[in-house]
Amino acid sequence: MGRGKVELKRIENPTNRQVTFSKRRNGLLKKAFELSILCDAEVALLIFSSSGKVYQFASHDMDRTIAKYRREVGLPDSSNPQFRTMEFWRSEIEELKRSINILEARQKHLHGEDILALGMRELKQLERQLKIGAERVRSRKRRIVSDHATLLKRRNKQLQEENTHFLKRLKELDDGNTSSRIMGENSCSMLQQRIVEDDLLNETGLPL
Amino acid sequence: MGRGKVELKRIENPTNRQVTFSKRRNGLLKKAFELSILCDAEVALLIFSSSGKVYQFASHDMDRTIAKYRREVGLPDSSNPQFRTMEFWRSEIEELKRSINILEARQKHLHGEDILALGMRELKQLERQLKIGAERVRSRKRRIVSDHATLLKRRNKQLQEENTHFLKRLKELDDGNTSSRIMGENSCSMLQQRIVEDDLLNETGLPL
DNA sequence: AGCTATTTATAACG
DNA sequence: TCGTTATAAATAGCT
Repeated sequence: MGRGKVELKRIENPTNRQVTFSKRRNGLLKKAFELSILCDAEVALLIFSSSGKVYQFASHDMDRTIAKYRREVGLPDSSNPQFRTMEFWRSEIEELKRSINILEARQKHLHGEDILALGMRELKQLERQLKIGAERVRSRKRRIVSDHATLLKRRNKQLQEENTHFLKRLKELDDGNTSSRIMGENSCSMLQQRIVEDDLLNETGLPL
Repeated sequence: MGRGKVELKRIENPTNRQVTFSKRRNGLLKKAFELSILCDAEVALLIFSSSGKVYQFASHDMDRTIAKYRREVGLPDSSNPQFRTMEFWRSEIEELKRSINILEARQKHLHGEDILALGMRELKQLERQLKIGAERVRSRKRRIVSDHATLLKRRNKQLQEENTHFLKRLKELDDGNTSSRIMGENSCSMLQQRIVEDDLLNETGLPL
């Protein structure tokens, strides 16, 4: 219908295609509307332009009609993505729950709970595991204490050096009777360093 | 288009309505198809007759187009059941995964792994937990060994009694010179009992 | 279902 | 995008 007959193939001229799309889209929407009114039918129409813009008509309600469609033809089709996704998630959740059950059971065993059903071999294995864990934790604790002690020693040494330094300065001061410029650059940076190390000591944790 | 102009309202004559539905439905489907070809558009069309029969056209794939529609305009509608179910499952899976991560981390700690980031207080707590677990496992092992020993003792006693019994019998046999009916009902049931207890001992587990 | 008079949609153009 | 118009297509009423 129009000045010339058109071949049923994609219109190559983009402008032409856009115009035709606009006209025919409106025509289609109008006819869908008319059908729903004249024949008391439930019609849903979705149109996406090639540029992605969406146009729609729904005589009743889009979601309602789509749901109706799913009930009618979608449900028996187990290959439809919705259904597959549902199945996938269901199995995913089952698997995760199984993992959790296993982990929780193992956790209880490590706490020495629910072990009545375990055989002697499993109990021995469990005890070995617990000993290894405890030993590693003890080792880490020792390491922390040791590091802490090293730090304390280093600070002691530093303080001692500072003391010596200050004592020397005081002596010089006393000897030369100079009242200004008590501390030089050097002793200032030493104080700075001490504050940083105090913070580190607190970070390590007090309760030994 | 036709011999007369039609008013835009439901056709009351059922036969007429059915005929018009059939004609216009085909026209609509054809025009939807043509639009998709001519203008390179993605079109989905659902038509339900008033009697419930479904007719459809989808230029690409009905589910794909519906999914596209949902992404485009359906997402803000969080009231649709599909979306709510999806959201529910997504959060369910997230929560399960979080649980697993926590359990796995705790498991590693109990194995003495990945404990570098723990503070002294947590390490002490962990060690205490490991000691409790180990003590419970040891206790259970002791109990099994103890039960096993009790069983062994009981069987020893029983065997001893049997021995005494047999010895007595043999003595009687020797004294009376009777060659038939060596064993009575009583000693038979004793043998039966012994076999049952042997099975129990094997069940308890050998490796001590 | 087929026919056909008529209405409607729309291709081409301004 | 909009209006016009010649013409193709759709279809109402009928058989």
